[in-house]
Amino acid sequence: MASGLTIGQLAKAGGVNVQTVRFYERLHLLAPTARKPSGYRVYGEEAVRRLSFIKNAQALGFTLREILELLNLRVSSNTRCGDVQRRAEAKLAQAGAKARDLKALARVLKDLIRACQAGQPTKRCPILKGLEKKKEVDNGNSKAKR
Amino acid sequence: MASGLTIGQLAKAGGVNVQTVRFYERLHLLAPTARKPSGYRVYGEEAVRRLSFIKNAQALGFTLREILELLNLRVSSNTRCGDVQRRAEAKLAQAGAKARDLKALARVLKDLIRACQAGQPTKRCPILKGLEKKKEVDNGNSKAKR
DNA sequence: CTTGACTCGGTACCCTAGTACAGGGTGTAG
DNA sequence: CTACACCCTGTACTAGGGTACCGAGTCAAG
Repeated sequence: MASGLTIGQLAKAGGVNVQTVRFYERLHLLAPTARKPSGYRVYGEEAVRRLSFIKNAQALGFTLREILELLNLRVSSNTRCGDVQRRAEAKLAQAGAKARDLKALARVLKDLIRACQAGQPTKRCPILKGLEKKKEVDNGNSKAKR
Repeated sequence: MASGLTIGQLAKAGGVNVQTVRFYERLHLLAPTARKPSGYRVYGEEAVRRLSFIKNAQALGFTLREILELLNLRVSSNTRCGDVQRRAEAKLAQAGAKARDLKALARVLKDLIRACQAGQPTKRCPILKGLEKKKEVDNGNSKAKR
């Protein structure tokens, strides 16, 4: 029996709060399947999955705008899975680049800690060494100029 | 001959715009080495590296506040070693946590991509399906509420 | 000297992802 | 009938990270 969740139940199920659900609705990420005569929103089980999708995709580094695109890809039957795959691969590449940079930073921090123990003063900020190469990552990071 | 860059030259070199440089100055991330009598800011080469560092660290997910902390890490006569060491270790832990998150993220993305045979209609795209799953990623994700 | 590009400081505004609050209506248990 | 939890819309606010615009001063080429 098609459950029919209230916004509060949906929010709880999704681990977000009520205003967030309404906020997502404004962004067209999530809509109620119906309204009660009172105006109360009514959600089906699918909404829970959708909300879950949003949270998961967000955790993977997608912005809400990108998530909307992903969700819409699903609906439009003429797009192929490859499209989604490409997006996922782009995120994967970004993640890889970040991981490499983090490693470099970690190395520098370790050096710094070692230098510290040896009591060697480092006059200039040594942290700069780790990450100062310009660009290179070409972080196609979704902020590409609006 | 200590170059001496104007704010505009620095901004261009760093790929940001002039207001951003001033904005960073307000946050104590970046200061001119001097001022001309006219009040014009003058920057040295180090500023370029610093700016570059900021951009890179930002791409790694550090906030400007955290970046300021990173930049202030240095061993000098008046900062006691233990202090620096503690902060460096904290940042190192932070970097490690980020790296772990990224790895988990990359794993999920890889799995999804592997499962995805491009060419399927998006209705059955395993990536999209995968994102619907409840939790599971359990991203202990470094956004833990500040 | 004039013109155009650049700079100054200050204030105001934008986007993202939410969160809070106000003033009201609804639903249900006692 | 009265509480009380829940829901409604709408607006305002937050934090983080910038951008934009303003009137006014500066600098270099022609």
